[in-house]
Amino acid sequence: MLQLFDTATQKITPLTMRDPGIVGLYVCGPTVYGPAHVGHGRALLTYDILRRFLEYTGLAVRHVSNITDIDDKIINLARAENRPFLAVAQEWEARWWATMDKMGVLRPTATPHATAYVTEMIDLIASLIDRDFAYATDDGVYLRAGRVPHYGLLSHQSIEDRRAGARVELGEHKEDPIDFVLWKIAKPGEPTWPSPWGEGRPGWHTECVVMSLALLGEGFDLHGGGQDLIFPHHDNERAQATANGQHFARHWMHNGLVTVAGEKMSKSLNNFTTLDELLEHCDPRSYRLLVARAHYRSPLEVNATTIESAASSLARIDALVRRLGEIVPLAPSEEADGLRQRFVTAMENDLDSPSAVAEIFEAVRRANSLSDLGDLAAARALTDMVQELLGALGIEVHGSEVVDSDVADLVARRDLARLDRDFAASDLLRAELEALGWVVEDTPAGTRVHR
RNA sequence: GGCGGCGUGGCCGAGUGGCUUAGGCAAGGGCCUGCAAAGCCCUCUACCCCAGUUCGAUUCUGGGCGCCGCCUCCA
Repeated sequence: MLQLFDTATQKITPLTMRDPGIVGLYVCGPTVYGPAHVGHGRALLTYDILRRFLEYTGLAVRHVSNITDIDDKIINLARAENRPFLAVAQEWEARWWATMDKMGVLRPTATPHATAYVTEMIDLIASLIDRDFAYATDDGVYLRAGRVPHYGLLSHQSIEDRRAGARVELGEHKEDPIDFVLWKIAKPGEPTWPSPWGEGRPGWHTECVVMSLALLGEGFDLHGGGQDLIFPHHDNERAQATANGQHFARHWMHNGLVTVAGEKMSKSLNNFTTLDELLEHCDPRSYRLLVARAHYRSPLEVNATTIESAASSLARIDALVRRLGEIVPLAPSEEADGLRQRFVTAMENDLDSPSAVAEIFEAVRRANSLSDLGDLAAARALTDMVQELLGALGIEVHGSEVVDSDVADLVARRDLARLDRDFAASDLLRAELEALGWVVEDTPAGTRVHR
């Protein structure tokens, strides 16, 4: 059974399922007003790997991830571009999915939009007011955070400490600095929805409460996001559900952030690389491997060196499959079963993908070694398992590539030249192939080329 | 200041109270190859500092130094 570090208890505990065999997973999705960057990519890949692994072990995953399509940033951008906020949101959402497709990230099973749940959010806020956990002022509705049992459960910050550091924006009329906004009364020119407290729009945290409970139900299994969401976002989500007397997520996980030269990559620091930029010169599998090679809770250094390192190690796997992919597959071997067991054991230990990946590379070396010794059947069995396990991480291995007839012709001519031991001609043909961007490998089966 | 976390070899990055050569990348040597490529073998640079616990600590405890994240929008 999968054990995961729970942010609330700060302990590694079994991920128990409310409904046996089905994992209900809610991951906070993007506010759509700009390009997805490498930091988003890490989070998305982390949860994609989690989901694929759960499915690999035979579980069904209900994976809900929201799209925040109403927000100050979106409004500001829409104003700057002089178009409706929804046009901004829809454009960037489309780009978001296009990038995720390129990254090989599976679509969540549901992607609710905040604007589609405003009515439900108003109902929740009204209920919170009824329960005396929220109050309306002339600028909005606020949650009495100090009344919520265990407020700060996830950030492990006491209410007193939180109060000492809290800020109040100009124009906010709160009872207590730590209270947070549930409904914002609209300023002129802002998009609005009608509500009992005046025309306005929901605050940031409410949508995730409403949508996770609507789609996954009370006491759903797992709630995730980046570590930078622990406070205020997730503490404030939990506060609302708790104040409303509802069981919320039973387990919380948070992925570590991407760093650049040791500093957090973020929009506000403006040190980010977008995923689209990354993918211009990087195989999406390389970034996925880089992510999987680090533990999900650790910071991850992303730069040209670490990406190239991942790309090189990926090439090693592709080479193995080129070498053994054409041999007739055989029944699974004991050695391959052992590999799978070690892989699963590693992954079940708080998603220890670095150790799981290390097992895979150990098997790659072993398979090459077996192949060198001539035990092709054993090598092939291991190679098949390597491919299967990489598949569980979402990495598809590239074996032999299809070549066009011109290239095939050069390859055939080179084989003939080598058969005649005409090495001068053979080297010229290799140079021609290399000039076309192919890497040439001589094998017992003849010349083989790959990109 | 409060809270959370981290300091491992050239780089990335796991792990453990006493042989893990973790793994990957890079580097050097060898084998293989017509030459390459791929592969295999070998080598190298480690556990921030200081005390303590212990037969023994990189791993446990305490202190110090340094770093990162959150406390404000953020994956």
